[in-house]
Amino acid sequence: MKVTIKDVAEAAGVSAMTVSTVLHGSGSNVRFSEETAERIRALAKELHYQPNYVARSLRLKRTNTVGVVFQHFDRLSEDNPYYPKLLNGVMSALFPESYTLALCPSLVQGDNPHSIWDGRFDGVLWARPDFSEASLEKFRNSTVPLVMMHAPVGTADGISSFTADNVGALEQVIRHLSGLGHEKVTFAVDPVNEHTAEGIARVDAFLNAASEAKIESRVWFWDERTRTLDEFLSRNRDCTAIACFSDTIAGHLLTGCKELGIQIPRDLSVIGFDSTTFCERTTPRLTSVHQSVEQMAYDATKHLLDLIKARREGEILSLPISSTYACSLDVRDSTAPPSKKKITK
Amino acid sequence: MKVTIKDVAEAAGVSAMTVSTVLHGSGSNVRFSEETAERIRALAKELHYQPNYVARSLRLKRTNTVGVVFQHFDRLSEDNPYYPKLLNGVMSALFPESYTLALCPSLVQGDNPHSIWDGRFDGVLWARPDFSEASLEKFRNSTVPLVMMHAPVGTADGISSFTADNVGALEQVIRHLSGLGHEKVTFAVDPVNEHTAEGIARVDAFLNAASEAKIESRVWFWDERTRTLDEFLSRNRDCTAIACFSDTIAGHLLTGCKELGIQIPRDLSVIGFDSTTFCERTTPRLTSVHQSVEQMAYDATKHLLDLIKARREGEILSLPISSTYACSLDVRDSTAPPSKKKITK
DNA sequence: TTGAAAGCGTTACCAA
DNA sequence: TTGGTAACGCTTTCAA
Repeated sequence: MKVTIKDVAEAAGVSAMTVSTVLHGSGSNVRFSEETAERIRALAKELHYQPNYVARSLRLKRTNTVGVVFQHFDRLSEDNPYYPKLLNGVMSALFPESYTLALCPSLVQGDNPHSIWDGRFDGVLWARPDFSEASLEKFRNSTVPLVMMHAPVGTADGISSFTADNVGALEQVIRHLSGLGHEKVTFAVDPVNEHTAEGIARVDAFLNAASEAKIESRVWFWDERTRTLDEFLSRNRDCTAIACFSDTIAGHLLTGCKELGIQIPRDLSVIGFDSTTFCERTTPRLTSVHQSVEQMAYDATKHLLDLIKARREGEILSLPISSTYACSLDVRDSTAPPSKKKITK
Repeated sequence: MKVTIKDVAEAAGVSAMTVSTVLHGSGSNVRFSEETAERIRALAKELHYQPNYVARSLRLKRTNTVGVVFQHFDRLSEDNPYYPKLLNGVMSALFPESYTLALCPSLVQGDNPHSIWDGRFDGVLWARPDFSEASLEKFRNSTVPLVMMHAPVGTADGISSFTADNVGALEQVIRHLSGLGHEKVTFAVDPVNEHTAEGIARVDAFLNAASEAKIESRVWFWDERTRTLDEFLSRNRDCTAIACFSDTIAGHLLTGCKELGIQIPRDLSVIGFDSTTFCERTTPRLTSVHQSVEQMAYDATKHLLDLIKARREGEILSLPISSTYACSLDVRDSTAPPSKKKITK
């Protein structure tokens, strides 16, 4: 950040260009005598020459940096391994390729996705499910490669996306509950995901699966702040099982039930979504849908890198891929046959 | 990334410089007629002009980006809220100031800290405790502002650091154990932290505090891979309590003991370090030392921003500060009087 | 109130 | 085998 290529050139008695090609020259067919090359390398080391990353980025039109956008990025949940998993997936794709990962506020605050393609990222991984059709339109016209996560098939045409198989997942949930004998079941979704594409997809999938299985179902728009658990339960005494959009919601439910003296799974079955180590430590252990967040994040990032490379070589990959990841249901201790059944029998 | 300031200038029939000052001009005492200004602004919006971040960074010699270096950054623990907490602290300091957070592999791989000051970061937060005197020397001569975490007083002179009060913390641990009647206690440290400044500080603090309290103490170099728990215990039957460098280690201990049929806290008392939500969910709930990771990270980042501002204004803050954060012991269910005592009584 | 030109540190192209 | 020169997109200084 102090000694430039020029200084090295002067010290070596050659031109700046000579130094540049000696130190970084790769594609160049130009060669120098080993003698000058060695002299320059020695001098560079001696003077502690450090290439200016920003100048290179400007010149090369590439920053070797990928921007990642989370949902609700202002605060990472401390309980939920979702974020560490996501980041682990991204990092393990990025770091071996010497890419830097950037978390940027202005990508999140406000709706100005312009800053995404202001040249500072070679590509962007959009892991917020709260996209709108308007923002998608901007993305599609974006000059910077973009890959999405949590965009169910049909919600982000023209953009590559990596998403869990929500339909399959919730079919398994219903099958499990139905198999246990539940006849009135509920899907709980939080105020944010209630409006996201993935939230809507899961709600629909749940309702459809229930209807196919001929069991009664409804949706509960859960809100942590307005703690309506007891109210909900008193209005829905016949509901014997609740499946949740996330482990986090399910966790809150467990806590709430404990406070109300409701025993799980005896009085109520609860199912989460994500099935992380979190589920192993709740009391009771939480039955939950497993989705491979880390794998999804890794694949999405790898694909992003492919897009970046393709763009660089002139060919614009015109075929966006839309990958759907199979989920599995990890049955633990928070689900059981409904108590009335037991008693009636 | 496509339409430049030049395009806007041409379209407006003015010079590039006019566009620049109208759109970003702040310090400039130059003013333009409201008419041209308005025309330019309108045109910029119409053409979807997006200032090139990299070009600005080069010119202004500032990137508005801070690099963060973790320990073992290749993989975030999914269990331990330490990383989310750290990141939350950093982000809440950075984002309101419109700074971007970057996680960069080359800062971690290899020992080439050069890349840290290659101009791409305005400042660096070094949260890896595994610094060496050699690396410190490089840091001190660094042209880029740097702040450290986990550098106990005396280990990183000349560099601002933010660290837990390990001495006070382990005094409390010893006081607690001693008060319960323990007479032979152990401190467990993992292979990594065994060599870090903070690891050494905690070991020393533990041994000193024990010696002051006149109880016997030793150190156990715990290694997850060589699962020596039973071996350790069989060789140290008289040890009735183990304090750990981290909650993670303590967690592994709980698991190991369960496998061996050792009941906690009846047969053995266990204490962790960090006291995150993790401790609430173990069985039994884990007694642990609380340190304000998020607060430390927030303060460290804030301080880093101060350093950056100062440097920018020419004054180099020559007084590094070394902040030590008080810890508290959160007593939960994994500590109890030693069983022999109970029986003997 | 405005423009021209220099420069930030690189790399790429063309000549020698 | 080497060097000059232009350009990346922006800001700042100086001059008009």
